[in-house]
Amino acid sequence: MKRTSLADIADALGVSRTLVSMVLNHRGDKNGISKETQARVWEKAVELNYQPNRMARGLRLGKSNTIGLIVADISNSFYARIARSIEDEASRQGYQLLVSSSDEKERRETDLISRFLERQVDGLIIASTLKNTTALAELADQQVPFVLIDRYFPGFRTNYVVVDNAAASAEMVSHLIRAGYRRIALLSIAPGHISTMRDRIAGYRTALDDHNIPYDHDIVKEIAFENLHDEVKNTLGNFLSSPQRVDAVFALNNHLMVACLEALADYNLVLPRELGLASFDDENLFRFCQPPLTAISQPVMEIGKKAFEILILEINQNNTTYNDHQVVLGTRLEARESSSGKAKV
Amino acid sequence: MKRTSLADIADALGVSRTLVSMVLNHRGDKNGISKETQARVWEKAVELNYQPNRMARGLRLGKSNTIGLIVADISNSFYARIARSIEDEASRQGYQLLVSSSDEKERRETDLISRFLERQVDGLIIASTLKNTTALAELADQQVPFVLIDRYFPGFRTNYVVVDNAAASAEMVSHLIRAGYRRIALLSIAPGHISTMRDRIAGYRTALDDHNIPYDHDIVKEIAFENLHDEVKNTLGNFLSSPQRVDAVFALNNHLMVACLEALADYNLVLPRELGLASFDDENLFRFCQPPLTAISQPVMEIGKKAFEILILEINQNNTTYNDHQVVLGTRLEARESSSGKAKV
DNA sequence: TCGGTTGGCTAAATCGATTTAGTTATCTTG
DNA sequence: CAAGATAACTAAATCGATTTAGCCAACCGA
Repeated sequence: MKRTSLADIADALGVSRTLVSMVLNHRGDKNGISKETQARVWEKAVELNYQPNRMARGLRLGKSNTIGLIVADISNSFYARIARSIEDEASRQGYQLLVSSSDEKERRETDLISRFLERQVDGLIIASTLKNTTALAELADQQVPFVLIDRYFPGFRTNYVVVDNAAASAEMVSHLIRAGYRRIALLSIAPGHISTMRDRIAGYRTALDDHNIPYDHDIVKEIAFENLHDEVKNTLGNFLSSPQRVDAVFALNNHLMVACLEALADYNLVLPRELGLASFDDENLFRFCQPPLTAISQPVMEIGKKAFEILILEINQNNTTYNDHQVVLGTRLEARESSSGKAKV
Repeated sequence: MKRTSLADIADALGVSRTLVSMVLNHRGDKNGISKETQARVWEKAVELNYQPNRMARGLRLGKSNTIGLIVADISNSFYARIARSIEDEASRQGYQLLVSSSDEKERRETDLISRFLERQVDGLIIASTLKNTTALAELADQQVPFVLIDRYFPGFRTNYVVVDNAAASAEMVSHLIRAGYRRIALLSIAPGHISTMRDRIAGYRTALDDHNIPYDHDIVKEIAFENLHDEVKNTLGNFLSSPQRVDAVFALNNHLMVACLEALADYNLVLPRELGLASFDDENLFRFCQPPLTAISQPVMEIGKKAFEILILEINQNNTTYNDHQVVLGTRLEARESSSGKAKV
């Protein structure tokens, strides 16, 4: 059953498609269509259950009212929450969200960008896993509005909304050191060029330096996204069995933290006395874990909201001057028992 | 900077758009285009960085290669994981996913359906919050393929992929009863007509009956989605302060469980001895909570995968005979300490 | 040498909405 | 009453890809 088109309404009423289009776009008055005719059009539109075809509209207008979101993994609650906040803003303004996961694969991300462009998205929000910025530079060349979130490229001028990862990480590591931990292992996500990870590692080094603790490369490990659980398990095993046992682990994202908990289930360690634990990215349930888990809480909703705001600005001003919007948000350290120190519990 | 179109390639080569279209769709041989010309077309397409305009293509073909997903809240990890599994399948087949949250509001859901239809989605996957099936019947009338997930409508023949909520719930409640709990409170999500909630409540009653425990309506509460946390807090407060104190709480979804944990933080109860806890929907972190939380684990990935499989079947067979695919998946009871009974811990 | 086939290619219509550049009839005004 | 203004409306082009119907030249067999 073919859906009703403008032409159907026009034919039924014996008027032109032009007229129908004008009326339904609320430009009847402006174009001097009589009130009576306007009423007839509306009536018929309802009667025939007219639903405009947005592909046709989009084709003509060169606008899809769609934006694309690319994240590492939409099932990660960090990204899911961001997606939600973007959706809320977008929906308010008549935009819809195409969502995709890159799985931290560069190839997949560039593919997704292409697919989105073919679909004529009006803009992109990307938590990019790319190493170099060629694909993004192309976007800028093609005048496609986009905003990076979570991760950015220090040398490359784009819009972005990120948090101060280095500061947050340094704060956390200082916190751990003050609690008495000295050998603090770091687990990060591969690929290692992702700015968040680099900045968090940098913050870690800053904090160590501040406290005159030597940096030991052996306890800073990059975990592949693909089989995170096994790798964390092995890595943690090594950390704990080595003669110079680590006394704290700082997991650089929520998934790594969960993997740590899983791995630790095999050991009989008394937390936080025998091992301190901390995570980047807070989760609701961290508070209720045994022990409650210390984490850095990111302003997730604000990231999404802000990113969309910037994007819509770019979209609406047609001759884009990029590079204007670079937002760095703060974080909050949620100190809980898992990092409360090596003394008595 | 206008993007390259078919016509640009055709003009540059002095051939027709028809030819270019045929070649780029790999139908050059079939249409007897010389190998040489084909090569020239491909070359030029690469040179001009041609990206097909899918709105134009979609308009002509009446197909968008897009599917719409409507869930209650994409930031809920249950739905986020489903979304991910749908995305994986969809992406493999060249489809992209439009994602939206209904917030359990009927009005919002019907609006979203309309918006999706205007965008010419090829199909819909819906975790519906609707009370009556008129909107869905309209979809069927309009021959729009769709699959319900999580929730379905008993009297209404549609495709769906759900779990056996009644059985799972009964199993859980029996488990609680066997552990020694007698006054088991139930927290469900409003609106109360959602099939999952009804079925879970039904399963609860079945289990009570089986064990000759009277049903007490006062300890079965429906919580509004909007201010879940406050309502759970108040409700739990009443449950715990009443003379006939409840001795276990079964939260009918993951968010309710988290809200329970938050509310319980104010009390000094020894779990699971003084209060048993259980949840529908398992979360990774439930295992690591204090105490580890008993939950029903749903085959989330399978739900999404199966739903998309069915949808794509419907999409590909053009004269749809609906009602063929109704899948009920099993669940797994993850018994953990939070429900281990009133005896010693 | 004619009718038919094949190979290689194209003009124009189409999808549905928007927009440009009008048209026609009526009315106003000097 | 002619010139211009106004009100109410429309034909056709357009966005970009696909598809239908068909063109033209070369070649083949009888």
